[in-house]
Amino acid sequence: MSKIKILVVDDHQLFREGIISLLSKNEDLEIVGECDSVNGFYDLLKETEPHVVLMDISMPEVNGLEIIKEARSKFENTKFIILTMHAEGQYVVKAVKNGAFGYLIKNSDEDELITAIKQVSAGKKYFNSEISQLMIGNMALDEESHKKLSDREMEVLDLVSQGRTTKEIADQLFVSARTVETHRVNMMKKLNVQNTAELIKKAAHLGLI
Amino acid sequence: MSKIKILVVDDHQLFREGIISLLSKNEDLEIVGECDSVNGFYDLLKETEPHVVLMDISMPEVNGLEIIKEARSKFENTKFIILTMHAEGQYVVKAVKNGAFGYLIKNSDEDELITAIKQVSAGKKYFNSEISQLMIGNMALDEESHKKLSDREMEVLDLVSQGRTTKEIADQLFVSARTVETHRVNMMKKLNVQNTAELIKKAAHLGLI
DNA sequence: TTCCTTATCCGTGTTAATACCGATATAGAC
DNA sequence: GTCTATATCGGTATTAACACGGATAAGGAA
Repeated sequence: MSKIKILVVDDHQLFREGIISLLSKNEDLEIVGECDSVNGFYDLLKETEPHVVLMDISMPEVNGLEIIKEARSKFENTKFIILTMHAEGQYVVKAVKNGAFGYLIKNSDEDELITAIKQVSAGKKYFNSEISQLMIGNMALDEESHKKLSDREMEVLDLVSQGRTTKEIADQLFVSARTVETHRVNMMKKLNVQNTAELIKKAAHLGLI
Repeated sequence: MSKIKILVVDDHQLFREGIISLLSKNEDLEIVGECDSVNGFYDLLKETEPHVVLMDISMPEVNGLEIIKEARSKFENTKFIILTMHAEGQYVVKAVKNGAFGYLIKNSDEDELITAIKQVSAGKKYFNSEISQLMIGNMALDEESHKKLSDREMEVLDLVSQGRTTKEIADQLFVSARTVETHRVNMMKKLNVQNTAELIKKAAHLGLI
């Protein structure tokens, strides 16, 4: 059996180098590339055709979960494993929905990482019981929980979170204050909160701002 | 010259293992221990007497910066290097104040890490220009920047962030609505923000809620 | 003791946010 | 064609937030 080709995507160089150093010791694995963000990622994918991509979630400008959603349909022979410090159910749920084959916390050990890589490259999914539980805990909430905010709403949300008043935001966006109010009210409905304070808190916790 | 003895403290096992794998390739360095939090850290320190400790900042329950403050007076032959993903001036400032000899972002490369370790073990400080700039940018702000919130203020903050109105909070805490207002206003001053929306955002980002 | 800081508390106005009610136009899905 | 989601806009009334103005008690520092 030929080596499993791996591509590492993480914005922290030391983490990349560490992982590469770790995995290089294993004869069944081969690191074919690394990448610190979405820049050059698709070229690398096309060029190296890895079996497995280890992908961080939070990177500057981009979200690893979104990249997977985008990439997996175009590269059907490549499997994606999320490798992140975020142990939050919502991320696991989204990873599964977006087609990730595995989800590992950076607080895992070498053996588990290698096990995950081998299983995933063989076409099996790898979500250990801790991760599965996180996901289950969030599936119920997922139904009632927040719908997506529109682009315009995100724009307003961002300005609100910067402490701008409705009128300031209205002037900046060239709309009436009433429209800004409506956006804020609609966001509160979507996120199922009572007022702006709670809206900001929830948005912050969801990583929206 | 004997090897530089290194202790790695980070809550993410994969990161620890990666770093250890990286550094083990260098003949001048020797990993004498690793640790995922403050548990067992002092025993390890006493036992291994490392020349250099690589320390993460954000770990469960504890803050690496506080650990340094505590440990460096008791172990004068050990130097501490902060190794974190947080590229924020306030952390750098606190690291310096607490006696760290170096500050590296996880988004550094292997060469820089080894350079830093060697310099620090030789008694020199290592803060590259990027980190120094971050620190300088925050030295001025540091004075006025957020002071600690009192217990009562935290209590109010928490309720505000849950979407409670001033009156509800007042009733719950058995004080007048005006007092709750004052607490909120004082928090806004302390965190240097304009209104409640921004207060909640900043508090969320500071991990207060 | 005096000084200073901090946490706690309160009153009066003004301004902003929010709750109700409503509407039109557009685009995409079914 | 119908349904749904989105973005835009409006009135009126109530409530909350915010900007001023204060005070008192406790603790440490000079």
